[in-house]
Amino acid sequence: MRDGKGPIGGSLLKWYDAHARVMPWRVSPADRAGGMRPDPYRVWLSEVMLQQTTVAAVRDYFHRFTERWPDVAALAAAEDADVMAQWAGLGYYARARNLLKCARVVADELSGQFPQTAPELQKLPGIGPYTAGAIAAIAFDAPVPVVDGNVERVVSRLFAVQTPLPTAKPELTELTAQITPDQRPGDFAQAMMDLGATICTPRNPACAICPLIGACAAQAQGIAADLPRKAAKKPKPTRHGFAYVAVNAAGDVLLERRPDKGLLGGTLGFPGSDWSETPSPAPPFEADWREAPAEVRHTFTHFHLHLRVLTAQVEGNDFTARAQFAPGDLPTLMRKVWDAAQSADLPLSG
DNA sequence: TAAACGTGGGG
DNA sequence: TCCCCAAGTTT
Repeated sequence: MRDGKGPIGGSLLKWYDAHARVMPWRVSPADRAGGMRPDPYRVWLSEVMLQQTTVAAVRDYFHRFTERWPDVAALAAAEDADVMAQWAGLGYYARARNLLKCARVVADELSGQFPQTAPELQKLPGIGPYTAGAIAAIAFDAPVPVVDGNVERVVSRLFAVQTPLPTAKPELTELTAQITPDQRPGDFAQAMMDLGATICTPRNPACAICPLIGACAAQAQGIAADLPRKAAKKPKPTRHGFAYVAVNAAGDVLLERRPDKGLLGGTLGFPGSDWSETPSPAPPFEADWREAPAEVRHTFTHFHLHLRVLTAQVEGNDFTARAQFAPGDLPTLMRKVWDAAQSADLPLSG
């Protein structure tokens, strides 16, 4: 079962050889067979970017990062602010902070070489069980289970696992280990994820064209679309707050960097109030603040946010120069705040 | 262990 | 409009 010729591994790899999705960080099955090895740096970078993030969203970010920082030494030498600016808009900003920490450990303490085993990889910042397994399997041919959301879904269907997530996670990891072949474990992992992304989808799985239909217990029982079972979700509360966009006569902007901990940690943005049910206005200074006509609405993982945007033109000389300021360097919430300030009929000369 | 942590696209 | 969810990790 672990020789790559088991009913599941063999069928899946055959399917993958014909249908593997093309991605900038991936070496095709044919090139891989020809001896080409994926660059561990690119595998690591892509896997971190792909955490809870779609392939479509990652593509451009991956290109920009690898163009600017082609290897781990280059990234390790980057300024924090430059990395945060390049990451802006991709979300989960702890990933960017840990990415830089990890690059510096690898560059400064590991001679620029990534560890080759999952347990060693998992000691690095921002690398958990999934990413450690993915790097070990894809970059270093380690036959370890690689379990992401796709694989949880595929395996729960293959074996008709009724235990709800996340309780089922250990069980699914064990089942994945049982079907992971010693040959081409990296391709197997990527094949499982491709299958989950394109055929064994959350809704309306395309069982009729699935290469594993003959091995799928859930399909046999007619319950594929009902798996995996999941624990009920909590409702999202709505919080409110104020944001302040101050601009001087030259168009320079008042920005502040948030502390590394917590929501949007380490990112650049506009000063504001607390976010709560009844926030207190918190202008950074006295001014003729005028409110933008439309509220900014934004939804985070665990709450909705409504922000009232206030703008003022003031005499500020410690602001960020307008030429230095690009809205694209801000997280999406703050881009929305900037846009709301622009759309208002307000004294903004930027 | 459960909660915190972003964003954009699809149904 | 709203909910789901996407190659999870950290605390």
